[in-house]
Amino acid sequence: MIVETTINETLRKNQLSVTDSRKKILELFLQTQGALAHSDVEKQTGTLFDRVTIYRTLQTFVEKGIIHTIPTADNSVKYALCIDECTEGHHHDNHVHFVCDECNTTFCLTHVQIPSVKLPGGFTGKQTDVIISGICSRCGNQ
Amino acid sequence: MIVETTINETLRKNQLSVTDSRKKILELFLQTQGALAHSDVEKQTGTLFDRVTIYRTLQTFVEKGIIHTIPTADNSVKYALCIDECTEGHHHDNHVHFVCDECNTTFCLTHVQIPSVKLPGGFTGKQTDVIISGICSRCGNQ
DNA sequence: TACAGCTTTGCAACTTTGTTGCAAAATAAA
DNA sequence: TTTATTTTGCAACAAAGTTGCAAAGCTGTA
Repeated sequence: MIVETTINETLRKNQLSVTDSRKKILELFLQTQGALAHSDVEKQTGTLFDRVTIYRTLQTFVEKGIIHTIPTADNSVKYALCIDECTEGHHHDNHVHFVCDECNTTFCLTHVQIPSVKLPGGFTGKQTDVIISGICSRCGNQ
Repeated sequence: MIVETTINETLRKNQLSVTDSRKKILELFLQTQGALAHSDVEKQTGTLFDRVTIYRTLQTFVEKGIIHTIPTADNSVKYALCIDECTEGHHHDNHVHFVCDECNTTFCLTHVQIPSVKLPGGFTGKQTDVIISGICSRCGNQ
C-alpha cells in the first residue's frame, strides 16, 4: 500500500488540486511496474470516473512531468511514471523502454544508458527514444 | 516517374493480385521520401479508394513485409517502405527513424548503425527501434 | 479470348478512441 | 464559512479503425 501522503505531496508540489481521480490514478501508476494505456486506467478504475476525466488527468500529469508518453509500434499510447528524479528540469528527453513480447508489459528502463547515434549530414537530433522488445525478467525466469 | 513494371513485379513477388489500389499506394510510398500515415495516403489518393481498402492494403503490405510500422510518441501510426533489400528474411528487426520537429516528416534511416543497449539482468532483447526527433537536413539548411 | 474460381473492393453499420463546451460539484484560499 | 477558482461529468461530436457481405475484379487454364 502506498502512503497517501506521498501522493498528496506529489500533487501539491505540482500545483494540482488534490482530487479523487488524481489520487487514484497516481496511485495506480505507483502500484504498477509497467506502463499503462488509457484503456488500462479505464479498466482498473471501473466506473469510478468519467472517460473524459481520465483523459484530462493523464494529459495534466504529462504536462506536469509526472508521467510521460511512450512510443509504440501499434497505435496505442502508453504512459509511465518517471521513477528517477530525473524530473529536475522536467525534461524527459531520453528514454529506453522495454516491451515484453510475452506478457506485453512495458518497462521504463531508467538506469540504462542511451546510446548515441551518428546521424547523416544535416540532421540534428534532440530527443532519442529507444524501444526494445523481447522477453522480460519475469517471463524469462520461469 | 516510377516504372510501372517495378510496382507490378513487387506485388507479384509477394503473391498479391495486381489491383489499382495496391499499385497506386505502392507508387505513393516509392515517390515519398518520408513515412506516411493512413490519413496521408487517404488525402493523397482522394476519393479514388474506400477508406477500408486503404486500411486493408496497408495491412497487407505490412504482412508481406513491403512496408513496416514506425513507433511514434503521439498516437499516430506511420508506415514506411523498407528501402534496402534487408527484406531477405522479411525481418525488419532494427530501425532508426528520424522525425523532424519542423516539417513533421519521418525518415527511415537505413544506413545508420543501431547501437547495442545493455539490458538489466533477465531481460532479453529481440528488436530495437530508435526514434530520434530534431531538425532534418532540409529544414536545417534554410 | 472466355470462363471458372479465387481474391479484392466498396458499402453499411458498428466499435473504439479522443475532443470540446458548459453547468454542477469539489477544492483552495481568505 | 464564504467566495473564487479548479475540476468533474454529461452530452454531443469527430476521428480512427473493424467486420460481414455482395458485387466487381483478377488469375490461371482451356
